Amino acid sequence: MDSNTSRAKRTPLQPLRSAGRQRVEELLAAASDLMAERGYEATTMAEIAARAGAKIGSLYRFFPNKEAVADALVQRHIAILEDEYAALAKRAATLSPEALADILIELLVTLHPRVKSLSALMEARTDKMEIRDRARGHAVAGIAAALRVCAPGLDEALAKDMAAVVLNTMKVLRSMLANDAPTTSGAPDELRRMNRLYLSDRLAPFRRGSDNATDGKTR
Amino acid sequence: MDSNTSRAKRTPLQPLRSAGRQRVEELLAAASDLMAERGYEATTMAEIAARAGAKIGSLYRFFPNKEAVADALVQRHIAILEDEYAALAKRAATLSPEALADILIELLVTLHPRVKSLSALMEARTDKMEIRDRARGHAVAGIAAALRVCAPGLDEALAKDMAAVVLNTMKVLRSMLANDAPTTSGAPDELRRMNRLYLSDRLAPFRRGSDNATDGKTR
DNA sequence: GCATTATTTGAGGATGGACTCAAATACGTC
DNA sequence: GACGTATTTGAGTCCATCCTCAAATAATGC
Repeated sequence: MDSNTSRAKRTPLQPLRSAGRQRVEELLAAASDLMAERGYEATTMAEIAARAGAKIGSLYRFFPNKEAVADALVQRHIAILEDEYAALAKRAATLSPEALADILIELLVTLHPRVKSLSALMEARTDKMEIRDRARGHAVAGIAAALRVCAPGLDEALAKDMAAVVLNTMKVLRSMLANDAPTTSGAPDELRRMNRLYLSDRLAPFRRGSDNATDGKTR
Repeated sequence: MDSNTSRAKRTPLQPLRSAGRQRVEELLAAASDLMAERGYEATTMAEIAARAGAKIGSLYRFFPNKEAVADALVQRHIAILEDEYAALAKRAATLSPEALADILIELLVTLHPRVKSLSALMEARTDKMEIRDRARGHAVAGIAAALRVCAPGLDEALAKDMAAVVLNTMKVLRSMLANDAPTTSGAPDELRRMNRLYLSDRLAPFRRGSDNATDGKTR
């Protein structure tokens, strides 16, 4: 009966049939949407179940408590983000700084919903922050690696600092595209411009054949 | 007895003596701190009273409900932010783009706690978003005005787009300085550098005496 | 000092939301 | 079709938190 670890609150109870696995997917999707919309605290377990088309009992079959739902979401989002950033460096080899800047921007735009949900989850507990920091470290490392592939000879510490800057620039674009701000419709393009300008200026000294560093039109 | 407006939930009951006014200050300060730390939902009315050195009854004497506390805080923060941005344009007349960039950055760093508290409050209700948007509009308008003072002839729409970019850049620095990220200690400086680079590049064509646009050391 | 009014207090009422569990139902396998 | 197990259900418990209110206390004006 108590063959499970006695340290867990209860049995985690993972799904064993396809119906259960699908239910878990629906529940997590509903929880992700709701928590991204309203935040962790404001989202109720009953709401999560309702949006997933289930009853609250089903929710508690697969997740011992509300925190476990948040944990599952965090883990899931982190894993996907790590994959994306790990894949980034491989694409960076043949790119100009300007093209790399644009690709980085595009990447975070597509990752937007997931990151937003993640930051909403962080509201919940401080002890999850270290997980977020770990993910951030992966992102920074991935971007820094891409920068150094693009510009060999770039100092590693500087690459990380620059990666942190670019990462946050991407976050900004994300929030610009999220809020519909009618007064600043040209702002996203300005941001891209700033990003290109910055990477172009900082990577120019380290590029191969740096005779024409000011012109970035490689294709 | 019901001489007050019949549309309000109850009588707002503003303080009439100095003791009451001070209590309101203490209560709002406590609420601001707690909600910035833990978020709106996670902050309880009892906690607010306790941190202010009061009992829950006193809190409810001056605020009919929790939402009213949030409203008061939002209003207060917005007013101060509007003042700061309105004062900005007056300082911008004699500055170089690079110096303006640095001053803008410094400004948002000092405004950090207030903005953080504000965004925590926004978690509460969607209908407060329009207030936030209004504040954002003031900020963008203030920065855009400063840019045009610094660079006459700059198109107004472009100035607003650039202002939005700079505003968000300031937000980024804010979050960089908040989280202690040991791996990227040089990132804030890199961000300042990007900001200077961007403003310098974009404002150069519009500056008076634009013969030495690349050098920004005005003093 | 006395009357009046503002402020404080804290025990409860009401509500909502996290979580339980025993019984019913659907599914998979033989 | 029968059996065992996974899944579903939803009424019910518990408790934290929002909020009330009548009585106590402190401040102010005369």
